[in-house]
Amino acid sequence: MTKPAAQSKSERIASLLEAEIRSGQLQDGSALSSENCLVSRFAVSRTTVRKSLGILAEKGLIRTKMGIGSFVTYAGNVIDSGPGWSLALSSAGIRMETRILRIARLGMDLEVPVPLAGEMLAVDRLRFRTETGRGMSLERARVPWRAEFAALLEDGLDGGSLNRTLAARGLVPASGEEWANVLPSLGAEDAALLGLPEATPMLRLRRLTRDTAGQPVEFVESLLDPELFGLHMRF
Amino acid sequence: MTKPAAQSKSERIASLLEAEIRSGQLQDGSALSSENCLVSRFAVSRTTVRKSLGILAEKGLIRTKMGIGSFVTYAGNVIDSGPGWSLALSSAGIRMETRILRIARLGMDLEVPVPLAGEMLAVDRLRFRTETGRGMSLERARVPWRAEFAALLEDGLDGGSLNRTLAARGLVPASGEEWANVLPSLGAEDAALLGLPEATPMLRLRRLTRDTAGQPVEFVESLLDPELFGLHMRF
DNA sequence: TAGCCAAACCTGTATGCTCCTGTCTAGTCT
DNA sequence: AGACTAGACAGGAGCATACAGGTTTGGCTA
Repeated sequence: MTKPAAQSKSERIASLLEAEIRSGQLQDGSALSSENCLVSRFAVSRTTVRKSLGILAEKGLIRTKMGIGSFVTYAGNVIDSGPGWSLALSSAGIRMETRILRIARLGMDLEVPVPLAGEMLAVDRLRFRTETGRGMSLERARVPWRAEFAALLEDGLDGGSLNRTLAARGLVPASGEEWANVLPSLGAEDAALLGLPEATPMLRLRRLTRDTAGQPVEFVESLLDPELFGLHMRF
Repeated sequence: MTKPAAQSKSERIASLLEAEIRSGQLQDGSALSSENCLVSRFAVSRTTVRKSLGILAEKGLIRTKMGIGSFVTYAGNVIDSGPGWSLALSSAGIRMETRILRIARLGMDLEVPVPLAGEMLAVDRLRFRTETGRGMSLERARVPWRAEFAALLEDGLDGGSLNRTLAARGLVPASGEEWANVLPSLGAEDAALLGLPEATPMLRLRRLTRDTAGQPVEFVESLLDPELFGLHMRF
């Protein structure tokens, strides 16, 4: 996790800011100082500061909005923080790992609240606690199939990240929809995968993102252990 | 050095107003406050308020008439909402009634994700289906006690609406936070109130609103039948 | 009492300013 | 050549202010 000394100034500043974020000094949703403030604080040029912020943004730690500023989107126990809600762990300090269950090409197999069919690139992921090995969440992502995806079936995702893989192919979400509800009872197969009792109620989160043309980019269904996850939003 | 802001002000105000519309606090056809009133309520410039109203107008939630004002043009089957999250009934056309269980003065009795204590005005409400009498949701609202609330304990709420009661006393929300999670099992008392099996998993929604000074205005905990309710948001 | 008008609201529109991010260019240092 | 600096310029967000035009209302007048 923590790196040895970074060589370049921009990397050093990035890891310094990252430390502040991860330590909780800068909480989720709070604003970073403006680029000009950081310029004077670190006594470097704005170019360097921007490079640092770029590094943090790519890691998903911050999000920057034109004309407003940069904002923390990670607070130690916040797993995923998009526009609107953020998915938060109920208790902090949980270490976890992610396992990719499969990358495959198949027809649409999930129930979606809006019309979405055809061939899909399917990526199923399991998130589990490092200590106990107990499953925390099950995520099934579906992306409308493209010929260029063929290589992924063997080579895997770019850097293990589906988002980066999609972004590298020009698939960037511009808008989207999201549904959250309670799945009263976990099915047998999923229960086995997660290592949870079969009848456990789960928090189900479904998100459909679209590109600027309104075409579907990605559909993700997440089944989340309700004891560990909650949704949070500020307004 | 600079002011913290989670997202752009205009978007934040728009989602707050959207929440009030979708929750039914502002019913179809009713007028919004004038732009100048909103300016002072949210402590922003009129430009920002107008941008927010523009967002709502584009969504078709309001329509504004020159020289008169803005009016709600939305009458959905959505019965409660968060900002962005709209809490939608799974099936439309359900007729329901609301019963006020109690209006009382008591110490803080609910678990809140943020510090909030002291004497409270408590309003507990039950929403149930007209046909079957089966409970749909249980809402517990808590407002920091004020001397002027004393009369409410006997006279009830202004027009049966807590929000109207609060607004009449200058308590208007300017920002807030919301949490959603799964309550794995309904307690015995609440189950009896709702007429549901004791072990039913419920969708729990908690919202804390604050005024412009950041002081808590209202905390509401809603327990919702997961078969009837889900969260939905667009971004 | 009927009619009219002005004041007081309201929305629509425009301008100038500040501070922010996005982008580009040219030069310096190692 | 790569990392960094120092500018300049655009465009977005927001604030403050002013002014034009629509709507309502109440008071004044005939």
